[in-house]
Amino acid sequence: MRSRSDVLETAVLGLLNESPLHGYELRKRLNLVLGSFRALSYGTLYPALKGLVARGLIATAESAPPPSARKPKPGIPGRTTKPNPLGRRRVVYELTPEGKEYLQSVLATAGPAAWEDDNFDVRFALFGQTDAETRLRVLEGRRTRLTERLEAFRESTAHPRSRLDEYALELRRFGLEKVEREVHWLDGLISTERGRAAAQNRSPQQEQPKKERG
Amino acid sequence: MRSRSDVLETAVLGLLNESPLHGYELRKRLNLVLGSFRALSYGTLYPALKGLVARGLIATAESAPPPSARKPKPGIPGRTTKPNPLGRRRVVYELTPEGKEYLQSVLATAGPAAWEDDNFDVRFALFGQTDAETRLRVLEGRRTRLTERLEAFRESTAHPRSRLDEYALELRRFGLEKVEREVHWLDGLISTERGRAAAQNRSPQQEQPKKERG
DNA sequence: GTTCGATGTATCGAGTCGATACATCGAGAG
DNA sequence: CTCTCGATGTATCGACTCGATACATCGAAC
Repeated sequence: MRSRSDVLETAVLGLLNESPLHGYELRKRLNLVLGSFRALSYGTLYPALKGLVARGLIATAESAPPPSARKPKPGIPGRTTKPNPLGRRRVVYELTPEGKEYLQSVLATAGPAAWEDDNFDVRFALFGQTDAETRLRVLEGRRTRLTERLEAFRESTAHPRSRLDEYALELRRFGLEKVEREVHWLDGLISTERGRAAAQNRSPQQEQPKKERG
Repeated sequence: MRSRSDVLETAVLGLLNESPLHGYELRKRLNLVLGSFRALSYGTLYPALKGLVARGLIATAESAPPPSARKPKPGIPGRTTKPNPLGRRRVVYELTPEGKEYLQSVLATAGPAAWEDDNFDVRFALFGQTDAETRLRVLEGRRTRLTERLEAFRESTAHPRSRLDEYALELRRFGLEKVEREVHWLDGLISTERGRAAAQNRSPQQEQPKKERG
């Protein structure tokens, strides 16, 4: 029943589904793609990888020396051939068939676990591996969640239990604006997705990704 | 050397400086004012309060029955006067002189500890207790920090080490937009603060808080 | 009258972070 | 040529935080 850890698992699985990776590279991509500048630490990543291995969703494929290595380094007899027996140590992870299956089942579900704050970013980043209907339902779920929040927010502002000073109020206002902005962003995405679905229904052939105006 | 905990300490001290509070109420206000809808848990709050007490920055002033109690409840002899010996148990915290002094010293510093992500919100919410010059320097520091981030961000987009798919890119774009939006927000605040400072220099009398346009 | 929800204090297990340790490699400085 | 430095790479530790939960009292509804 790990709730937050689920997000990380999904993210790892999603990245490994694109290509096998080792921990260091995995962390870099995780930080690049998700939580735009959040720093995921190894103290989080490695235990998560262990867990996934233990559950049989990913497997390790030891070593393979670094890509830019492999220089023949001609016959110096000293310590050239064996400075270490395995090149630079590397542990490459890849999805097992069970992992692929599990990932597909996760990506096919559209529920609260898909549109809560942290989860949403990960799920959205993996939309490329998600089918159109699920994409739409996740986007709509997220939108509903945010408007509920907006509602509660405005209500608590209407009935202030404790007066806030000028700056605290401004901070609150800016926070509200951020959420409104995300709702607007979602509106654009939803209408784009609907457009795609409609186009695909009319003529079920490959659609080139439509660009929405910024 | 607690780094994140410092934020919470400052927030607690700042709130208690306005009025003594008990834990439950403290948590509600913390969640209302700071991290717009973040949920600070008791598992965080109570240890922090303990620590502050241990360091002599706040003190407990036990009990005082709930505000809406105190109804005389005329002469029923039974259990009226003493249903429980201490009303509903409450632990009220208030700043000690040392705490006030410490808070002032914290609020007077404008350094990275003031404008990093989490810290900034707290410091901004306490701007009402911060002098004008420090306010300005914190805002400017925050702005510099964000533009640096923007820079690194754009650079990593210009030299993509790994190609991102359509959705991951859109997520990144939206993240970038959020940061740009905050920079713009800061620009407005900075110019407002400068205006106040200038007005105060010209005629050093009380200025009514100028309203910037939404 | 008793059940329910708000108020209130407090702790626990699981998960996360930031720092750090350790090791290899490439490249630049002296 | 050697030496150091920074990037790459795996891994763990302690301190901290969260979400859930336990426990208790009060007001009000039924």
